[in-house]
Amino acid sequence: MTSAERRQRERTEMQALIRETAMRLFTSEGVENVSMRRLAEAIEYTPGALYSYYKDKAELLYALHVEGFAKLHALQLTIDPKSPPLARLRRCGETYLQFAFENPQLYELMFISRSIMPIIEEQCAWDQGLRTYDFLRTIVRDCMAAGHLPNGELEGATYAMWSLVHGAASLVLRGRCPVIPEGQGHALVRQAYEFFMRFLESKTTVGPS
Amino acid sequence: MTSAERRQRERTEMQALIRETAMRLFTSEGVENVSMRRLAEAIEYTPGALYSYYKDKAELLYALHVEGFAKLHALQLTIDPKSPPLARLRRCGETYLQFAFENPQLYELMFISRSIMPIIEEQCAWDQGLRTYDFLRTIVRDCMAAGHLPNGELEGATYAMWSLVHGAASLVLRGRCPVIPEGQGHALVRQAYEFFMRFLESKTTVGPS
DNA sequence: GGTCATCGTGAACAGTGTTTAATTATTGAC
DNA sequence: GTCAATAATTAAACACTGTTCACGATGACC
Repeated sequence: MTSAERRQRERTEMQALIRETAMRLFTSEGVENVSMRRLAEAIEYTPGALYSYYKDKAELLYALHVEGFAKLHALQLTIDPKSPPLARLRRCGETYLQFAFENPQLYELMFISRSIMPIIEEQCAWDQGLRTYDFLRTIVRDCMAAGHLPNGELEGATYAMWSLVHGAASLVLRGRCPVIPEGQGHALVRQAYEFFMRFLESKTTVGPS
Repeated sequence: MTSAERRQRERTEMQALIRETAMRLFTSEGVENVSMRRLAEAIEYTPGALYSYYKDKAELLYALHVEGFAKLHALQLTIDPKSPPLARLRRCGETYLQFAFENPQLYELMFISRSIMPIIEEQCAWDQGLRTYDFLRTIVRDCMAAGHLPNGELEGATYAMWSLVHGAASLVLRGRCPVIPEGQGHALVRQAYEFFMRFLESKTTVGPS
């Protein structure tokens, strides 16, 4: 059995090498500029070899997508669960934006790219995404309970919060910031988020359901 | 000269035919499933012929992008400029979302796709986008003046507003709605936007700069 | 040593955007 | 009407893309 084990180990190691190399190429040359051929060349193999480790390019991207969500969730877990709800909400958005700007290629895969969607729909593999989304929802619920947000429509409120940060990040990542000089998009995003959070913090709603 | 004029007219007519056919194919088969070959086949020409009317695929897409912004701006102009600022802000977001959902392929071109960015950066052709953005900014400014939003940081506030609706729309268009069954994303977006606007409408800030 | 499965290769297929030489069609002048 | 110039269109190619598959090599087990 020791030999079969080694083969298995080498397989997963090879998969890891492929993922790491792909991620490295993505960050240095952009997601859409990395082909299977270039990736194969980078690990000094033939393109065909890749397909015995990942059935698809989509499946490889999906694997990175999963790693990305793990990374994002780890970032979420740095938020002190004992801090006040509104402070947690603020930090939650901040970590999200931080993740987006530090890992733009990964962010693209996770929230913008359409290439991995077939796989997600096929095997209903939303677990990764749902976990981070649930994290946000819980915070929003706590904010409602604490009277910082009007009660009711928890799902809508959570989605609004997500929309705000995703919209802000993705517009910058896709270069849709006509107002801002160039590469100054981050500052505008921070300013927008700050504006929104300060508005929230300055109000306190005590509305019933 | 009458002949040269006719030639010119036929040229622009051909360009229009190309754009219309492209738009039709996009809406029926999705942006990324339409190649220059298929487009050429649809207008019963050879692929190469397209390149004497548009130098690039990017330039063709950019032409559609311009048309899209004209359409969006026309929609903005249906908003009554004499209605209260907050009502205008509400309508502004609603028309934006309406546009996104009624023209998903066009929306993709205008706010998500990266293929047209080279052209925009090259000739600094932000006029179209800036006009619709200025429209929003003016409304936000009026809302600040009327005390519905805290004063100061006009740019950040405008961008936050845009981020909210763009984020909400693009997450649905890219299929990132794990919570929602399928094709029900519009309802979630409407719910989120409604939540946000109601929160805004229930508060009135009278803060100084 | 012989058998067998796994792994990697190289070549191919179908598709993409794009260019270019050659061909066709159309125009304007005589 | 004929002929030269000009414009429009084509066919073929180039360099890519993701992907598949028969073949050969390599190592593991008996």
